[in-house]
Amino acid sequence: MALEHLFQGSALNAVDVKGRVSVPAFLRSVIERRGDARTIVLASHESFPCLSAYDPAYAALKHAKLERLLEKEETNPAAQLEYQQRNLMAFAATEEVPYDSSGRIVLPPMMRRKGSLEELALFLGAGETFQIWNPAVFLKDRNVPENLKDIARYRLEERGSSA
Amino acid sequence: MALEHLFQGSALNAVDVKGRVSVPAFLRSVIERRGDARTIVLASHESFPCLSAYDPAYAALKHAKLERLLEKEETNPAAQLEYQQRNLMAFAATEEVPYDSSGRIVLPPMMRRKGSLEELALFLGAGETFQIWNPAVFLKDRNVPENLKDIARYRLEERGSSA
DNA sequence: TGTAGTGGCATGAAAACCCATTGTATCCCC
DNA sequence: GGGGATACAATGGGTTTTCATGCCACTACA
Repeated sequence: MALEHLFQGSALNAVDVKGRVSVPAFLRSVIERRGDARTIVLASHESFPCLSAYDPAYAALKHAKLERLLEKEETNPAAQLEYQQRNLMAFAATEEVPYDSSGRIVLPPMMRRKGSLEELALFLGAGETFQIWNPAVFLKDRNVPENLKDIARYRLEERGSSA
Repeated sequence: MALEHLFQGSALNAVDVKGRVSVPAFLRSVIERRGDARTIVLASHESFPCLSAYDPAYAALKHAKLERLLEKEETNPAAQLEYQQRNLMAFAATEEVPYDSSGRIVLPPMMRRKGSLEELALFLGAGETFQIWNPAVFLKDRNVPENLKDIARYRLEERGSSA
């Protein structure tokens, strides 16, 4: 693995009535340095009630990794089944969306629901991927450490809102 | 780990009205010898009320180390959660900022607040990373040894201020 | 013909960039 | 050893570019 360009930093952007959001420029620049795509892949996160997002090149990498794991356990039926499940998760349960010239994506309704996204979207860099949260959900979540919540509080305050 | 080039030395620089600070040249030279980036990563320090700073290559190293730990414990859900939290701390709670041709960065407002930075910034080499302090906070902190405070006193005196 | 989804354009704010000045340390020549 | 001259570091200010986002126009399908 070990990608050269990593997602980091945070931002809070508005979701408009049509479900469009600007993907922060500093995240887009990582996507474009990793490959030459202008699309992002959305998935619901494995551990948190939010969306996980990454570039198509990373999706391919993830797939290759899964395949290698499978080959090692070729004779084990349980591993076969698990592979099939994970493979479906990685591809069927994701959506690839392009962003336009001004860096905006349209959140697909299913993803918008999965991430409980309303009118604000909190973007968090997470190294190989990044996350998209509803800031209110983020603040309530028991598994999110307090000093991380400070980020959300700061971003909300900066925006003049206190929701 | 074991990086070849280490951050050392100290300096006291001004923060201007726009929140800009010159990163001391001797620290920049370490960054550029470690990789070819002209950016630094800022984070709030784990133990001290100051900022921790390092180069992107070091961030990548830190990430790789975390990943290796995770792979050993892939089946353990508690370990998964802890990994997710640490990963977010390492990437969402940090900001990468470029420095311009004259070696200046702009302190992002969130970091400026986290580090309680006002109009003076004390840079301290710390080996693999370096720290950025508000000198007044540094002098007041009970966990900072007296002979270290002498550095800050000297730098302040050198500058003609006594704040 | 109304409505919903998409793409492009315009705006205001903020960030990145560039140039100029000051101060300091270093070097060289006298 | 003294006195410039030079190079580099730090800082101040102004200008251009980019970003996020609201707005409008177009297409498609009902």
